[in-house]
Amino acid sequence: MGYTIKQVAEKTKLSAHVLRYYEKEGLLAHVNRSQSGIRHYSEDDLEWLGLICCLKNTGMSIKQIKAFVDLSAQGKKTLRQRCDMLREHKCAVEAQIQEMYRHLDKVSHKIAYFSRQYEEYQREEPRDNVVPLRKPAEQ
Amino acid sequence: MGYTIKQVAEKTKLSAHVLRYYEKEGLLAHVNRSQSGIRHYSEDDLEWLGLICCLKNTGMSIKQIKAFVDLSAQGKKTLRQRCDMLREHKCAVEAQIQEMYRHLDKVSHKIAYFSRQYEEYQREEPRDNVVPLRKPAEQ
DNA sequence: ATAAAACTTGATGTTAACTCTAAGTCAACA
DNA sequence: TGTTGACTTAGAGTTAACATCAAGTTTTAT
Repeated sequence: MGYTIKQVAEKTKLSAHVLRYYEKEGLLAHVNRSQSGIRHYSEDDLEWLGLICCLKNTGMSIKQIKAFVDLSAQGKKTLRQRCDMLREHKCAVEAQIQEMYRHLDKVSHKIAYFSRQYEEYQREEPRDNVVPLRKPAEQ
Repeated sequence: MGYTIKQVAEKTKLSAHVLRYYEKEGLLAHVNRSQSGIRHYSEDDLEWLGLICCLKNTGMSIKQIKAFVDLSAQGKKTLRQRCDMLREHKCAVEAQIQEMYRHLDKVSHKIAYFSRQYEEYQREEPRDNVVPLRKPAEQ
């Protein structure tokens, strides 16, 4: 029973390479093997991968995820620590999103600026398109 | 006149290393030099660096920024293309933010789950904290 | 005038997170 | 039964974006 690495790759959108890599890095412990050494992932493994992807997708580094995994391996006594870790991570992600908005705002301003430039240019001389090379400072 | 690399580093929050690196990579052309070869950044250069930082901060790769810079060097005839590029980038960033929210949502669920686990654990046996090692699958 | 601080270059080193290769073993089907 | 395709490993290679180093030159301050 269980899923092959290929099936898990499809489900998780990770490549088989990456699945092995994560396992080697200790993000995923004790994946069952057939007597010939072939991996058979359990539902629990899939659940666990779900959490890993979740953390990875929000920008947590492999190293930090490893730290989280190591805490988990120590059992329930680290539940508090793990909660704290996740909450802290959530705050970081929220802050990141807020910063993204600020940067995005700047991009919007730049777009407006370039749009005005473009329209002006079009009104100017719709045919005479070739302009001598200049340093990129017409910002 | 103009700013030294150190002053620009302070203003832009980039290191002097990075400023040279960006110049070498072609993100910033024709920085003026003293007769002895020392860089003197102009206001235009600073403006231009502002745009570069803006793109970088929203996750555009150096390579893509380079493409943008190369277009700029070709003059006004590429204004349209540059506008399109920025708009496309803006969309990408917005999409990225939306995805972040979705992932964040998952993190929140995980936090709720772990919090419940933790409270249960606390009610259970507040003294008996040591639990045998288990595979990290109590998720 | 001289010592310290800042600048220069080219080249090599680092880190994260994969990604690929080689060389072999195993499983499924015609 | 053979051959194709999936799986295994260890280890090397890749990419982006810097960071560091060495060795020299220039500027600034005392």
